Amino acid sequence: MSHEHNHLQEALDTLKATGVRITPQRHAILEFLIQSMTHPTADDIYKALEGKFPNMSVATVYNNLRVFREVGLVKELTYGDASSRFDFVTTDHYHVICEECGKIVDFHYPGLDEVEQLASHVTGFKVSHHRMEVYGTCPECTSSKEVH
Amino acid sequence: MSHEHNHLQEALDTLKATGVRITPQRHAILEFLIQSMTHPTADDIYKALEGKFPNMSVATVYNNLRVFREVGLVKELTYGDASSRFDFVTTDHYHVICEECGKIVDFHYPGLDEVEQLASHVTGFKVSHHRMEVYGTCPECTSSKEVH
DNA sequence: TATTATATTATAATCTTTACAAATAGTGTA
DNA sequence: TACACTATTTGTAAAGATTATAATATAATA
Ligand SMILES: [Mn+2]
Ligand SMILES: [Mn+2]
Ligand SMILES: [Zn+2]
Ligand SMILES: [Zn+2]
Repeated sequence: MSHEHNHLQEALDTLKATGVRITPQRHAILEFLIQSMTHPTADDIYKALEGKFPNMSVATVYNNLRVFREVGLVKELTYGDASSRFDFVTTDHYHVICEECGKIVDFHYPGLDEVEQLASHVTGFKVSHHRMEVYGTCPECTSSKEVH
Repeated sequence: MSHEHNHLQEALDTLKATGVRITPQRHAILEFLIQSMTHPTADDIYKALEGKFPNMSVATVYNNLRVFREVGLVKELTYGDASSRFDFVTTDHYHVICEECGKIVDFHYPGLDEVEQLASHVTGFKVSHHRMEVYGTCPECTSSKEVH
């Protein structure tokens, strides 16, 4: 039994336990998110599934991504002007983003409890979480810019 | 001579040095940004100045905020779906954001060189910078939720 | 299989931001 | 100060992402 299959089954169980109906569209969106390594946009997902679901509405993709986010199955990654990207939740991790090609790569780091504590101490906020991203140039874009 | 006046004069010098013309609209937008503690949106600025400039176009606000960003006078803070917020650049700092009322508060922290280095090491990226925000509930919102 | 609430679809609307072209106004120079 | 040159402003339209709405279809349960 593959990891992907496990993730999908657990996700479907979560939906069932939360009283969220399992539709073919939801099944397909989840399946696509789990196997995807690219942190796709809603439109990426819509386009990827239009072969299998020629009549699916783009609103269905947005609606279901919101449902998945609300039950904790996916995380929404928001950046300024461009569209949101979606990440199936497995383990906690941060992202490194290429400023040339837009690629988003996972990377793991122990967490930043110290920063949260200091922020709480100096501002009086009750801290719930933080976000952090590292920006730069990916190896592919770096080598394609070198002289040949 | 006040800090605000200093900041404004330096900003105007920067514009002059870069060949950017100083217009009444630009002067007013800068002045507003410097005295503002609230990290306003483009529309906040537009509304705040419509008394003084009844004919100013909202496009002028956006255009000038982009100019200011390009010459390094302001930073654009981008969050998911809502509109960008703008911060007059003084010293480097991070932000704590209240999830109840949306307030954005400055806070200083030494920086996260270690995280950047690890990210670079494990992903092969050439790292240029990072962003980080802490989320939580501000003291005002916390106390207004308590029983009386 | 019948029932019923939930989900999907198609489309319109909303919201932020940008594009465009014509009118206006800063800035350096005479 | 007046001129000329070009950047800037203005008004409006357009773009792009996301949400709202209402009619239709369907998943879940008995
Ligand atoms: Mn990820
Ligand atoms: Mn700030
Ligand atoms: Zn790249
Ligand atoms: Zn608050």
